Amino acid sequence: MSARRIFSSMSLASSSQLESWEKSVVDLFLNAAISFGLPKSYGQIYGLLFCRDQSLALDEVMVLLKISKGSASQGLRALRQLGAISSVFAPGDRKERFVAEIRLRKLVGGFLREQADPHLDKGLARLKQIKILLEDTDDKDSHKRGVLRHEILSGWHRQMERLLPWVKMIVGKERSLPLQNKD
Amino acid sequence: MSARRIFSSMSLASSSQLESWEKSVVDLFLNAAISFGLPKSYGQIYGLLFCRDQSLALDEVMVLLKISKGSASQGLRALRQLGAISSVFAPGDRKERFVAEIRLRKLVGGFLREQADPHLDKGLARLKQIKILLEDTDDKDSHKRGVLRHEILSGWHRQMERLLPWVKMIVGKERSLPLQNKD
DNA sequence: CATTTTGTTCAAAAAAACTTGAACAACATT
DNA sequence: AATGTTGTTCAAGTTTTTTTGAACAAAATG
Repeated sequence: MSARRIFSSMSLASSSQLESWEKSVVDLFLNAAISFGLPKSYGQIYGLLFCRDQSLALDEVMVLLKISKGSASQGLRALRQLGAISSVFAPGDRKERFVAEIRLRKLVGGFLREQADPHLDKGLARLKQIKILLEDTDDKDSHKRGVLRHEILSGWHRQMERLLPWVKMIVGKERSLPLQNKD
Repeated sequence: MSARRIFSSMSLASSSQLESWEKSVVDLFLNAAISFGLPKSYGQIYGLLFCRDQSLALDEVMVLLKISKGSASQGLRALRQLGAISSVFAPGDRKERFVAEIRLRKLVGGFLREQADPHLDKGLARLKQIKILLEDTDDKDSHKRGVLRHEILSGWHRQMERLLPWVKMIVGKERSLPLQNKD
């Protein structure tokens, strides 16, 4: 049973309209994207793929969500970079097709890897910079104050580094979900 | 070199200039604010208070950071709402003065309470809406697909709710830090 | 090759977010 | 009451981010 992408029973799978519940899911992810500091379109694209059993290509995403080619292209690339979607190559088709990653552990892991980890690294660099500036601080009280602040920040940094593995671990404990993909 | 400051003996606490290390800390928090999805000015204000032993009033924050009265007012209010700063009333002074909360547990707790919890609540409402829309979905395949997606999202929601208490708990395990705030 | 298909890039337009500052409210002081 | 101080509000201005769409590149097709 391979890609029978024929209009199976006139389902809306290939129509250019979203089901009402799909619109609602897309909107949910749109809002989620905003609250994660990502562009709305990323959320919409992920939400659409999340709804579908079948993979979708760039032009289908474009039409279904009524967004521009540029947005679709950039969004799909960024989402793949985050590990939130993956591309799949249908044999004999030149289009690249995409499916959503639905394992929460993978989603969270990718997000932390791409967003949190870089920030922690930058933070470490900034701490070093502060330490250097403190060496040029002549005023005794100011210097003491600065050293204390540097210590506090270093402690916070360690705490956050300690936290991340736990987050990945706790979120990873998924109960066996009724798996998708042609049940 | 050229490190010797002309006004080295004059405590800069009440000067209208930040020490170079303080500028760096303020900048660190500016960037942190951005990566948490908060306005830059919030980060600057918190960073400034974080640096100081003495409490500061709105007009001092304004002058030291060179930001407008409006920004300072809104920023201080939002930060207090987040539990990131608290106000302190000097006896016989009409100005409200502020100090930074430096316990990471409190900071994270406040952020989660004000940002994460509301999102989880909204998410639950959206899930209900999706469920309602699914009842109006006649197409058999689409309905089945939608029900599965609803179940997955519900699972994610539960996972996130499970995670939050752990985050607060793990971050709470701070070593005793040498703190002050003589005010 | 010329053409079609597929996807990327990026400058300009649009949208969203943030900041400013003047008007205003609340309240203490003279 | 009139004045001075402190802080809030919000419309308008500024900055930043996101989206668009046309030009471009790459690769398959005829």
